[in-house]
Amino acid sequence: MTRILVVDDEVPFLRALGVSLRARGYAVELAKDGPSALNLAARGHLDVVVLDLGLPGMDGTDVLRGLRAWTSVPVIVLSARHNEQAKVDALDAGADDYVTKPFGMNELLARVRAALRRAGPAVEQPVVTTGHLTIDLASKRVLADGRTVHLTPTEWHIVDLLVRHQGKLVSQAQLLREVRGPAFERETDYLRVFMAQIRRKLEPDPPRPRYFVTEPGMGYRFQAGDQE
Amino acid sequence: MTRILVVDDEVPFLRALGVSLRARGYAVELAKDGPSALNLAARGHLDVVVLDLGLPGMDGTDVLRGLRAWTSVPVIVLSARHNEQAKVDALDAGADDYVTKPFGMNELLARVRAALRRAGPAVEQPVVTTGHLTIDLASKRVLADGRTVHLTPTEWHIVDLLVRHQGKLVSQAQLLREVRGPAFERETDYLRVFMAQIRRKLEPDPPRPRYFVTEPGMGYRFQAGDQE
DNA sequence: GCGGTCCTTACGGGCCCCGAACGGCCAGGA
DNA sequence: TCCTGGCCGTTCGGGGCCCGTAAGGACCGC
Repeated sequence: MTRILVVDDEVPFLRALGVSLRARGYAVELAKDGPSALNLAARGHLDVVVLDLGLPGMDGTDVLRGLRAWTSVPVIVLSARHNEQAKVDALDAGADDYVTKPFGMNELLARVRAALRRAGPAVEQPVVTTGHLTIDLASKRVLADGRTVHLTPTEWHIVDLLVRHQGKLVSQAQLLREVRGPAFERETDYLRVFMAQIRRKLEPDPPRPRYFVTEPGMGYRFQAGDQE
Repeated sequence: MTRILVVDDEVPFLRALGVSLRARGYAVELAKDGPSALNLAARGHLDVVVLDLGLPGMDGTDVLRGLRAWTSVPVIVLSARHNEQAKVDALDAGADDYVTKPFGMNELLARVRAALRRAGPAVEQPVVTTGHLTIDLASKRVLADGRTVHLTPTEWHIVDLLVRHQGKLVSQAQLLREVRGPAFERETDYLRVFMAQIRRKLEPDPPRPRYFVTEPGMGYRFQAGDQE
């Protein structure tokens, strides 16, 4: 499910956006100030953020910077200011798009679709197969020795990340950041439990992992090839 | 060099854009109709396309579709039409951004920067190969004589540093500072142990190092291939 | 209230870091 | 020639960190 975070201090407007987006089948989180927006973002994976710049208290650009410190999630900035310099500042601070109020709901939805489209097929490698495993990233299905295996959302999230970076080493910090949020980078206990669970489900010989290997002190790696 | 294609039928406007972009250090191609735009795009790699929708003859959205048939290069659409449906159509046809005329040059430049930033900074050469060694900095993986070699975090840290500065001398102080912290710059005993370990794992003839050479009293150096 | 999922905690074991000690090489001096 | 001191390479062992695993509690859906 595609998750979208909407940040705006005008509650009616916020609710209207939430309704429109949910009607399109997105999972929507709402926040009406900066700190709670960052909190929600830290809580788990997001696919798009829609961010109003005119927030009371914490400025919208500060929220943007707070996000950019650890994630590259697409951010669409909303603002009543038509001032060119404001646009330049927001875009250079890491915004992906800048829409001036008032705007049409259809335009915003189209820009959300554009942001999702860009992020999605960036790494287009829907199916990965090894001797024992078949992992279909698009349809979120995994076969081990021909039998379909059920993965919980968190397990899938980790597998997805590792498989997308196949061959490369992914640090525990990065995995934790993506799966649980930046506040949990150090909680490596958490990861070990899930890696064990994943291996129990997917590895032919869980105590001696062949595909989901760990590099002590550094991170984890998914290797598809059969090379030693 | 970053290459940008600008497509517009109003020649003065086209020239003005070209000048501004070139002044920023981009390599700019100009086209004033659809067919020549597609031709130029097919001719070689582009990093961004700036596309006016109001072209005579071939419509701008057709150019967009022509591009999207084979490339995912970022496209920023320009248009005099404020009509919302036009924006939605262009974005859904694959545009990455939609800017209505008139617009400020600085805004366009900021949107170009945003598009380039999204596409990802051109990843530099992360793989170094010599006669016996293959060192993949991105994957954190090392092959010696075709076999993958396991490096501990500290060993990898040192190898990474030396390979990134390949050919250049890296002082013991710098290595120690990076690996253990600034308080340990003098503890050269420490380094010798790790260099020995690294050579034992990676050098074809550890007592006579070929790649990880020491410069007595100064530091260490990684030299790829072509020794002597 | 029940199954599934998430998260925490505890424990045993293996490996990594790191200090220390020793030997080799070289240059300089008595 | 022998000694000495500086710098380097190598080996070894202990302490501590990191990892895998199991068990159980918390939370949320149906």
